[in-house]
Amino acid sequence: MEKTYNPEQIEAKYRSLWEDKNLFSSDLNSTSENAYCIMLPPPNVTGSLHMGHAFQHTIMDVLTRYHRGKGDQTLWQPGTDHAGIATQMVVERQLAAQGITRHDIGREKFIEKIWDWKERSGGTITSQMRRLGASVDWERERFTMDEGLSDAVHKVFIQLYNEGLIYRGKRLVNWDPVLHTAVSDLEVISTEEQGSLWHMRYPITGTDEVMVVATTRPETMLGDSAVAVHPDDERYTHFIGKTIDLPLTDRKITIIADDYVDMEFGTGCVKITPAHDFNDYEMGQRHNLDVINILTDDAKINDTVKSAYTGMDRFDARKQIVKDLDDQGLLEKIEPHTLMVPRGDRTHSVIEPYMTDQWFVKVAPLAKPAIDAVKNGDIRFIPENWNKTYFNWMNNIQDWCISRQIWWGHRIPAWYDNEGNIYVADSLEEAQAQAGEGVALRQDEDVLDTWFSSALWPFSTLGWPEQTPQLSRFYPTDVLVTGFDIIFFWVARMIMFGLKFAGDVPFKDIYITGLIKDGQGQKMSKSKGNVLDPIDLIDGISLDDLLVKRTQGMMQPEMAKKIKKQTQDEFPDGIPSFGTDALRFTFAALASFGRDIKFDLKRVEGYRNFCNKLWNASRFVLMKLEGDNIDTKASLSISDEWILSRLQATKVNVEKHLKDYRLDLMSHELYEFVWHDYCDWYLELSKPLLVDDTTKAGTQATLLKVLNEILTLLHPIIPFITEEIYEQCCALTDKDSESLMTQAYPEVENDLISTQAEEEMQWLQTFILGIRQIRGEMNIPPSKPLPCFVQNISNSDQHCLDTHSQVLNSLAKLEKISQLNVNDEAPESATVLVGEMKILIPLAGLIDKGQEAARLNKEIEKLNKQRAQFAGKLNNEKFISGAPEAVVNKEKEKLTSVENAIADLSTQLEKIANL
RNA sequence: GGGCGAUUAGCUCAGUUGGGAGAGCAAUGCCCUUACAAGGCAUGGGUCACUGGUUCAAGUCCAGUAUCGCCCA
Repeated sequence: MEKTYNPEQIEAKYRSLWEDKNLFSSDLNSTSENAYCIMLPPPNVTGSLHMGHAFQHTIMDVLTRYHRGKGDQTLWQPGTDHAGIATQMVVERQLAAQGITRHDIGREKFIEKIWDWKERSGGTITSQMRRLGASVDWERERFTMDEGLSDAVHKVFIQLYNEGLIYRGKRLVNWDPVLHTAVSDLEVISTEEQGSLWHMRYPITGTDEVMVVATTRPETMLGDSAVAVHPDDERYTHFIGKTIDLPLTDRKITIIADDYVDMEFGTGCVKITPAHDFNDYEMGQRHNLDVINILTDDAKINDTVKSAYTGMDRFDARKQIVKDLDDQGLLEKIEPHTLMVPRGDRTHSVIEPYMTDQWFVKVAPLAKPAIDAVKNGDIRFIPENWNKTYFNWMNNIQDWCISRQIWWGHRIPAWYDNEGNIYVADSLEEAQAQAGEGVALRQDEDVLDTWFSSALWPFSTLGWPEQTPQLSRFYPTDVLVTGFDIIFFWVARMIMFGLKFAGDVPFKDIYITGLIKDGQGQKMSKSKGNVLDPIDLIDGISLDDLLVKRTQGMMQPEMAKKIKKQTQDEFPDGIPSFGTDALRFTFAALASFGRDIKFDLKRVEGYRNFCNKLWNASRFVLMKLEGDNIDTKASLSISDEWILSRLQATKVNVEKHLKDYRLDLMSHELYEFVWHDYCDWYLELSKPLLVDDTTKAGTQATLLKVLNEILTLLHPIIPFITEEIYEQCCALTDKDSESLMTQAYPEVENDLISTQAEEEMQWLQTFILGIRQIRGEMNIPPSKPLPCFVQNISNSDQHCLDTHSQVLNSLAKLEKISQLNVNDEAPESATVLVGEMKILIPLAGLIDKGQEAARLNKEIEKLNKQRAQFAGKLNNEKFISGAPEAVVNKEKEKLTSVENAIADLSTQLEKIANL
């Protein structure tokens, strides 16, 4: 083996090898009884993977590789999403750079351009996934606009339409005036912003009186249909039913009463604009008010209202209207006011409630079974508390606006004739058949919300509506791994559509991962300039390159300076390369529940070191085995039995943690076992055992067996390094195996669990740790051999001494162990205890008396604290009577053993003091 | 306003049926011991946010408070 661990080389080798050998294929072990399937949440096709993706992909890959190792027929389904609005925006921006719009080139040409862009940039994600070692079945890769998936979209749309669950109607929707499209509630982000509250005087017809209405959007007054007051508001009861001369227009509007009005807010009078506010719209319905649309598609004032404002932008109009009102003495006052401003999640432009014809899914009937599926446990959220969020939303779910006035996406399969009749069909031919020969038809211009096709992902990728073998084999899938941010967008809709169309839940478990944040706990975002590219952690990146990466193509170039400084402070030397395995191990180790993750580079470094440790330990093992035949039947030493016993415990825990999706505990368990049990103890124990002919063969066999199982156990987390070491092991033993990936995951061997061995090792470790402690505290170099006496020896101590003297001498670097009888006079010594047995290291020339006395005092003090604790409990009458007998007895035992130790050490202290 | 989560060592975090406070990193001391200095050995460091309750026993269960964060309206 190479002397140093070089992740770059290893990873490059297996990336292609695994795929060439077709090892990720879901057909490989199709004789298996069990199937296991994970659907990759399809990332935006033209995007790139961020840390959150890498994190989730690692989790999915660990689960996938584990189940593959278990022999299940395993499918991890990859693919990408066409991401309608996001992708269209990217290409529109490219056109804008050339000074043209999509309208200049037309629909067909524009879509062609997007396909081009998809072909060019769509490889980014897949190549990133390959770098991460994601073992998806690439042969089954899908794209949401693939033919098969589009067929599924049509079929679902048509059926829902025929069942009355999809309808078209003129409704108030969230309108993005920059994109010129409707968006769903979920795509609108409302944030608090500083604005103003304008108080306007509305004159009451035929009187000198006015009503003062307060609004945050004065320009909407052009579309007012009424002024509302609370029916119980005595200030205004006498106005109800009268009319107002709406300023700046020639309209009269009525004064109405409605419970909805908040008497406390503003003046208690509210202007009602049904066409431009969701609440006003509802009130308008209740009172039969006119719905007066005053805006154009790009949020300019239209010509519905004859006024000087026609053609003005909404915000210019606002200024002008305020000025004009003021000029007419109709502006009472302007107050500063914080309000919630709705903005589009893509464009960040202010969203307008806007009356348009749109397509909707009637969700209530679909939501019911979806709620039940979680309620009755067919679907489990992990961690569980997310089901509250889910129920909360599902119980208040609104109809889903699915039409988008953009070009990139699944075109709505509906046609219109000149009378406005709608024909929903799979194709123009079918629509024509419905409409009859000779009727002129035109297809709906709109496309579907991206999430409509994503919602079908779990079954459309498996071939639905065809009843494919894959569909029956892999549906319902096992677990969905995703972030909380798309529970509503995606998860809920998959459940609804899965139940409706595939006849079962789409997945049994939903593992909601935490969010990866930067080292300061800030959300990673391009605008903050704190994003990390997972590939940069794998390959490393210089400070200069990182600075360029973080500041180029920014929406707000003024942030560049701050980002530069921040980056320089955080990564003064750039980022070193850690390799994929280290990064994956880090993600696994951070995957606990219920909290966001502050990503700490130091952790990656630590796990890189772990990989290095594994590498070197393997090198040691292979060196010690080279040239010998491995006798797997050789008799085993206690050390061998011990490590094998510990290995079984490790396997039990790994399985348990994996079943619970606790990858953090799983990786911790393995880290602990490999580093501390296998490397720190067993490898050290093996050194003396390997030079003894009676123990050599058993030790060699055990070294190899445990290493091999370690590799298999770790493989799901760190596939590259384990595969490489495995290959080296196979070469050594002339074993023929194509890949660690196809090796069976090791089962727990109950007959190898040995409490006897664990107890003896406990004794051995206490002995060695005691000597090390004396060395450490007395600054005796580990290379200096020490004489050693033991006294007060029980039968079992004697047995251990007889068996393990060689190992003891080696690991504790002892010159010789001499036994003393109880009455023998011991030399002046430093002392530690192994149970009742005393270990004495003579002071002569090595150890300072005062230092040893201080050390003993410290030990005794520690023990005294414990004694006080135990005695306190046992002196408590209530404890004796209330606690279970076993607990009381355990407490008693602990007290006795502590008291004995104190007595022994005190005697020793006295002796030393008297010298 | 409603809901959820967090608060444990200097830092990042484990601690799942309530029963002697843990890890990694950082710090300190000693060691270039033939697998590994990306290492070994040892050491120090915590009123488990606060207040009350249940219990023989609370980091863990219950109620409330504070601070921070997220989601929904």
